[in-house]
Amino acid sequence: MKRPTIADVARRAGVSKGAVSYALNGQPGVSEATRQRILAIAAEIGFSPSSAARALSGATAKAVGLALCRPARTLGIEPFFMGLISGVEAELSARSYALTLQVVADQDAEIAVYRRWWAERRVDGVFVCDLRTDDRRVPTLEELQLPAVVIGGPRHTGSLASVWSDDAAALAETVEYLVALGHRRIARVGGLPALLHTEIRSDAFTEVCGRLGLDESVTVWSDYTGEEGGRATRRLLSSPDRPTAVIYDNDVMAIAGLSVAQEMGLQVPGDLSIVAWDDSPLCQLVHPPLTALGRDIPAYGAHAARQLLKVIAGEPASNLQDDTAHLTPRGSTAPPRVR
Amino acid sequence: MKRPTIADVARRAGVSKGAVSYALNGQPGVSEATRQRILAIAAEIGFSPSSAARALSGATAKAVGLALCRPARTLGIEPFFMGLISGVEAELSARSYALTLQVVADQDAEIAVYRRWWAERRVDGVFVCDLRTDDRRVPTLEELQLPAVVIGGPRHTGSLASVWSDDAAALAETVEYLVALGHRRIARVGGLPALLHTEIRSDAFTEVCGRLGLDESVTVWSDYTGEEGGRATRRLLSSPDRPTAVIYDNDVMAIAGLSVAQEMGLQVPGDLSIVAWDDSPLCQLVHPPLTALGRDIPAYGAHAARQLLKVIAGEPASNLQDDTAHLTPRGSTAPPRVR
DNA sequence: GCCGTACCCTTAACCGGGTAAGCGTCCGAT
DNA sequence: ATCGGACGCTTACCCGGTTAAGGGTACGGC
Repeated sequence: MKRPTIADVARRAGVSKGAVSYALNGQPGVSEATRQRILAIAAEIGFSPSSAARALSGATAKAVGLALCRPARTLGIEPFFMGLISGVEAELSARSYALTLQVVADQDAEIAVYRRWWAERRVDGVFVCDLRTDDRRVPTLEELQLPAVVIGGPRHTGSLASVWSDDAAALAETVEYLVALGHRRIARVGGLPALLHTEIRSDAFTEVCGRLGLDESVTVWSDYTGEEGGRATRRLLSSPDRPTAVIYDNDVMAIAGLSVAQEMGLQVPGDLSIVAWDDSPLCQLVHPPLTALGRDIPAYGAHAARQLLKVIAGEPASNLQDDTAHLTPRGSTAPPRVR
Repeated sequence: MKRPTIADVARRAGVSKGAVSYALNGQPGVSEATRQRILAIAAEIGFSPSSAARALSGATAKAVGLALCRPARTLGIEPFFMGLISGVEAELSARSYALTLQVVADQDAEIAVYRRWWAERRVDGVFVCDLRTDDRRVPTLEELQLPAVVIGGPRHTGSLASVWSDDAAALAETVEYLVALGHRRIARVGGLPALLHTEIRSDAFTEVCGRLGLDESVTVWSDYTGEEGGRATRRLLSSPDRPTAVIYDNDVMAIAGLSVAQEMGLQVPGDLSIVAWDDSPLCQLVHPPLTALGRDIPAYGAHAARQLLKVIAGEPASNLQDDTAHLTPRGSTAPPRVR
C-alpha cells in the first residue's frame, strides 16, 4: 500500500499542492468551498503530512524527548515514571505530539543524547528529570537553545522553565503530624543524595527538626531500591535508641522497611510508625496499609507537557508550582507505645 | 547556536555535499584520505545528519514505535513494561534508533496511531503488546506493510514476526510443583480474559489439572490491579472448600492476595500457598517473600528489538521463542497443613 | 599514441512538504 | 471605461539529506 502524499491529494482535487497545503493548515488563500473539498479528499484517502517533510521545511518536528537516567532496576519498580509518562502523553497526544524516550547510563550520555537530538532536529524540546545540585545539563540546553522544562526544582533551573512541587512544606507537615502523635525520635531514609529534591527534603527535615527541638532526628541515604531501603532500616532499628517513626523517600523503600520491622519483631504502628513518599497502589496492598505523601503524578506530567509546549511556542520560561503532596494517614502511623 | 548541516561540512572540507554524504555513510566514492578529513571535520563541528532530511529521501526514520493500551493506573504499578522498555532501549540506542511511545485508550485508538505513524513516516516499525485472541491490529499492520513484532504469541500473529515465551510450560511446571508439595485444590487468578496470554495460561491450567486429576481446580478472572486481585482472593477464600494454593497472573495481584489472606487470619504458607507470575523486586519485599515465576524481561525486550530491526532490514518474519519463565521458590509456598 | 577503465568527485534531481511571490479574474469605485 | 485591489490559485524555490548519472584525470595495456 502506497502512502498518500500531498501531491495525490492535489491531483484528485484538481489543484496545486500549494493550495492543498493552505487548505490543510487553515491558512487563507483558498476559498471555503475548495478547502472543504480538499479536506474531504484528504480524509478519504487517509492523508497525514509526512512529519519528516514538515520538519525539514523549517516547521517543528512535532516530537519532544525524555531521557531517563536511572538504572533499569530502579526504573522498573517505581510507579513514578510510568505515571509521569502517562500524564505527559495525555497532553501531548491531544496536540498530536510524539514522545521520544531514551534510557541513558549517566549524565554524559544524556547530554550526548540532547546534542544529537538537537543536531538531528528530532525533537522540539525536552524534559529534564532528576535535577542535580550542580547539573551540567542545564547550561548545555541553554547553549543549544533547545526548549526544555525541568521537572523538579525550583532551584538550579537556570533560565529553563520548570514545574515543581513544594517538598519542603510536605515534609514539614509530615514531621509536625508525627510530633503531634507524640513522636520525638524521627528518622528519614532519603533517596540518592546527589539529586536536588533529596537535598531540598534533607534541608527541610533539618530545619523542621531544629524548629521543633527534635535533636535526635537522623537522616540516612539510600538509592530508592527496596534492598537498600531495607538495609538502612535494619541499621536504624538496631540502634539502642531506635526511632519511633521513619519517613521514606519513596514507596518501595517504605515497603521494604515495613518488612524489615516485622521481621525484627516490631509492631507497626505500635513500635514503629512508617510514612512513605509517593503514594502508589502498592501502599494500600501491604499490612498495615502505609500512611503516604501522595500527589497526582499524571497531572504533574500533564503540567510539565503544557509548560514545554508553551516554551516551544515561544512563550517566556516560567516556574510553575504544582500541588503540594498531601498526607493520607493510614494504618502505619499511630502514637508511639511507651517503652 | 546554529545547527551544522551537511553543506557546512562540505564547505569546510572543500568538497561537494555529495562527497560528504558518501564519506559519512561508508559508501565507496571518496578516497580514504578525504573520508578521514571529512569525518574529522564533522566530528569537530558536531554534525549529525537531520533525521527529517534523511527520512525524507527514502531512507529510514531511524525510529520505532510502541503504543501501550492499558489504563494509566495499571500501567504505573506493573514493573513489566518499564523492564521491557529498558531492554528495548538498550538494543535500539546501540544502533541509534529512537523509541516513540504513545499511551492509547483502546484498540481503535491504537490502530489510528499506527495509521498516522505510517502516513507520517514517523516510524520504521512497531511493537505490538497485549495480543488479543481476535486482534484487528494484526490485519491492519499487514495491510499497511508496516514492519512489526508481536510481543507475545505464538498464536494469532498472522504473518507478523513475534517473540514469545512458553507460558503453558511454565504454568504446568508450577502446578506440578504445587501438587508435589501435596496440594490438590489449586486456584488461579487470571488477568484480563481477552488477552491471548491469559487464554493460553487458562487452557494450560485446565489441561494440566485434568491430566493430574485435580477436579477441584478453579480459575477466576481479574484485571491485574491489586484491588481486583484482592477481591478475587476474598471470594476464593470464603468458599467452604477453599483452595490451599493460588497462582496469580501478576505480582501486584499476588501481593494483594497475600494481604487479604493475612487479613482473614490465614497463615501463608501454612494455610495458603501463593505463587506470583512476574518476579519483580516487590515479591521479595513482602512477608513471606513470594514464590514467583520470573524471567529476564529486559532481555525479552532486547530480543523483540532485535527482531524488529531484522524485519525492518528486510529479513523474513520469524517467531522467536524466548526463555521459559522459571519458578523461584520462596517462603510463600509449602505443603498444605492438614485440616 | 590511443583507447579503455578505474577512481574520485561534482552535478542535479528527488524526497514531501511550506511559503513568498506572481498572476489572472472579478468586482467595486472613480 | 479604467483603475485598484482583494481574492484564489499556481509557480518556484527552500529545507537537508541521498543517489544516479556524468565528467575529469591518471594509469595501464596494446
